[in-house]
Amino acid sequence: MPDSSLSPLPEATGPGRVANRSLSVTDQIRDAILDGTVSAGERINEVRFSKTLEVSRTPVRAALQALAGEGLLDYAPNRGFTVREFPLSAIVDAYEIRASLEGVAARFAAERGLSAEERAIIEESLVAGDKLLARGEFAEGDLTIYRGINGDFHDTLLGAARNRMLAEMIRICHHVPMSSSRNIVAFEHRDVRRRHDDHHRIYDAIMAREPWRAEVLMREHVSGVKSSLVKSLIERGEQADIVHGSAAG
Amino acid sequence: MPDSSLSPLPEATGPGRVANRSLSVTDQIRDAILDGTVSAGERINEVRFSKTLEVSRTPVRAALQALAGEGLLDYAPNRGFTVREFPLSAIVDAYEIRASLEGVAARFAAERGLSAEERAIIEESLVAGDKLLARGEFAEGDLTIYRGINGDFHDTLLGAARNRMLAEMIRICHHVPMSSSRNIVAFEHRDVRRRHDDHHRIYDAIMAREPWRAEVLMREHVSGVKSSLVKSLIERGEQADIVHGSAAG
DNA sequence: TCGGATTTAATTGTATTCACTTTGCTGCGG
DNA sequence: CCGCAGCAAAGTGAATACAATTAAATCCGA
Repeated sequence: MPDSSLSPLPEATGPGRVANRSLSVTDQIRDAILDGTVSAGERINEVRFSKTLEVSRTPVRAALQALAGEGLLDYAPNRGFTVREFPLSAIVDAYEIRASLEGVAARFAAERGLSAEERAIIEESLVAGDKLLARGEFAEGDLTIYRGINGDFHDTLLGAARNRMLAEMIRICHHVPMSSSRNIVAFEHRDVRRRHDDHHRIYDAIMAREPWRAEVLMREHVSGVKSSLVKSLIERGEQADIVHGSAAG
Repeated sequence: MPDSSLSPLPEATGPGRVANRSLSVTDQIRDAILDGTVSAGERINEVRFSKTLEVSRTPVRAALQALAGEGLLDYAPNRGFTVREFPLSAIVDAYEIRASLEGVAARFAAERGLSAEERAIIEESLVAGDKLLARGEFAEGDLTIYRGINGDFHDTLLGAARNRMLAEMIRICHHVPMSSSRNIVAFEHRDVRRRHDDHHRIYDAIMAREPWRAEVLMREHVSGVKSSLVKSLIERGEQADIVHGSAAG
């Protein structure tokens, strides 16, 4: 099967122009993995990809190595790269790890303090969320909007932690297939309301300069997302017995 | 200056034979970074490395990309790779992150349980540590031995967590320059005694299947190493004011 | 017909070459 | 003396060619 939906470069990509082919190819292959165009466990053929993307093997190999560094691919010498499989247990674990890491990030942010810009962005995200949730139910597309609001909140806080390693690790957690924020789609208004309230409390703790409280709250917050996911998966009847530990948190 | 102490391959490396040049080169460059042969902030010249290591640029580039994935190098398009700098604050933060991650690992281990082998290795590490510490003071080389014991304990527990992403992230924390276990060298007998007692308690919590207790204990344990490091750095008069937050933990 | 060794194709690893970008220098003009 | 334009050198990015390894298929021999 000749990888469908994997098109060549759309030429010089807009104003934020593309730096080089390797990076562009990296993004394309990553997307292909995350949206399932190439399936898990599959072995990646370098020449096939280079033909599909209309580049040589060199940038393809660079991209594959980068993606292996991100944990999306496995590498075996002389046998190339394979798409890593993420069983449900690994996905749930990724939430747990992210909860812990974002907790640390919240603590750091509370210790280090926020810039004026950061405060502005977060406060705007809180207001926007309140407004969106005020009606008591979602209209079409509201969840997509909230996803942006949610992203602003978390990204800004992460930036305020002022630690790159932490940011990169959390980013990796986000890139675990299924674990990304797009899954919020499945959630109820009540769940989102509750999580947005979490945001308020976390921000309060940070502004009050209470690092450990901020950490605990953030941790519980992210862990709550995990619980919601597990719950919704169970309700959908998927095999959830793979999940270790106490799913209820 | 033509990179000293960076020698070409010593040919087919023993029984665990080298898979390919890229991996070998990766190890060599990583070592060169960690032991300071190439200094922090320095920009890496691909052709120079390829000449020194007597390989083409191709495996060198592969190695550099891999090391960038590990967070040891920075990459900028069309400007190549530079050795990433780790200010003291980043090193201290790395301990904090590791404390959090290893805490999660301990919790997972307590939830999932240990195999017979794992129990054996850990119990042996505990006994060996007790024996080594019984005399009340260290002989020459004892600290090196204890470093091995310490490694066995942590590595085995990490394996018992049965999560690869977690393992990789903790490994990255260990590879932060200065943050590696080799720095234990500076510590007193009393500190090591205390930390070995931590190991006992952590193992107890895990065997008692008390996940959260295991997590808290492990976290405090690793955090204690950080505190010792910070303390010893302050005593040595190094500029420790870079450190954010409460160093005492 | 099955097992195994050998050969052949496919795929990855490495080297080399060429193209493009960046950077530093040189010289001209102000 | 300073600044800027253009040019030259160095370095990275990508493509192609070649080598080595692995996987598959074929061809025996029992």
